[in-house]
Amino acid sequence: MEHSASETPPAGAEDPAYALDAQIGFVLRRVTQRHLALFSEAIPEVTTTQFAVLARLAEQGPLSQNLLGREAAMDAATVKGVVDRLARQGLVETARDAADKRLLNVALTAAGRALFLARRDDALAVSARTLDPLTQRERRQILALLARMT
Amino acid sequence: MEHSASETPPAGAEDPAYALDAQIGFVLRRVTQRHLALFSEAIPEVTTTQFAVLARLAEQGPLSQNLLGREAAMDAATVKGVVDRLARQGLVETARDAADKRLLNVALTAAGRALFLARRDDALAVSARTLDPLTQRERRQILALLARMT
DNA sequence: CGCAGAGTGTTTGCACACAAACGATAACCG
DNA sequence: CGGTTATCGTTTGTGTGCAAACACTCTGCG
Repeated sequence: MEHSASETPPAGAEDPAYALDAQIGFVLRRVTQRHLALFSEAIPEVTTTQFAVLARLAEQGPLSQNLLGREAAMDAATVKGVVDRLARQGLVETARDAADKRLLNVALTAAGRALFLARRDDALAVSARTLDPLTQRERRQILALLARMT
Repeated sequence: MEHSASETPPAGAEDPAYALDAQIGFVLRRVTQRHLALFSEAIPEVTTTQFAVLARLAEQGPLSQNLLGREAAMDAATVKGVVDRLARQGLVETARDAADKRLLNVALTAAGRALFLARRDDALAVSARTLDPLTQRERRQILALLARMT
């Protein structure tokens, strides 16, 4: 009972046959919006991207800016901006590498490490709240499915 | 058996206990990055957000800029920028509402409608390619799960 | 009627995100 | 050794995204 003329778009409209709300990109954008809102409410000091950089540095120790970008899934121009803003807040510091003068090493400061450790559990709670509408089983499912889509 | 020293982070590093790659926000960002890349490769004329606006206007007919923003999940400032850029390309046109002078009505132009119809199938193909790593069943699953997370 | 409050659009400021072009440095290779 | 190529960081330009402040218009209520 669906074949074609089933939707009857409201006056002046066209085209069914493209369900925006069912497109993966649109849904991803909306879920991301909700997640960013939850994060900035819980952790106002830094953004999600900035926290990702802090996490990578805490996990792996000092990294060159370029490598840090790859580890945190940001291109060179983006990671530069993120590092600049974190440095302005005194959370990371940068220094030219002695051996390879192209490299700019980025490291956590004491304040950066302290903020990360103080906020780590809150960040985990934000992840949990983002997944709140789902059951435990569904949470594992969606993380596994998304991980395969990269 | 987990208590503390289990991960042995590489030299100079700290803190296990926060797996960035398993955080929903980080994974969402990476999946979104891949989707945006696929989209801009397939449809260079407009961005995903711009296409979403075209789709909503095609679906629902002319809308006030503010309502259009709500329908396309963009706040007032964002949708203004998107509409401005689409208008500059001649894909939409705007006009003050006669009855309510607060409203700025936004409508597809002939060129905008033509572009949308010409690219609709390509946009659907991009959605499919984004979901490529998943089986048909998994595609339905992830769309359903994401839809519940808004 | 008249005014308070709500809705709409605009602007500014900040923060990603990517493409492209550039200069400096390092690595490779004949 | 010396030149080509690759890597790294920087800058610029464009396009989302959101918050906050503002002006204008409309609605509702006394």
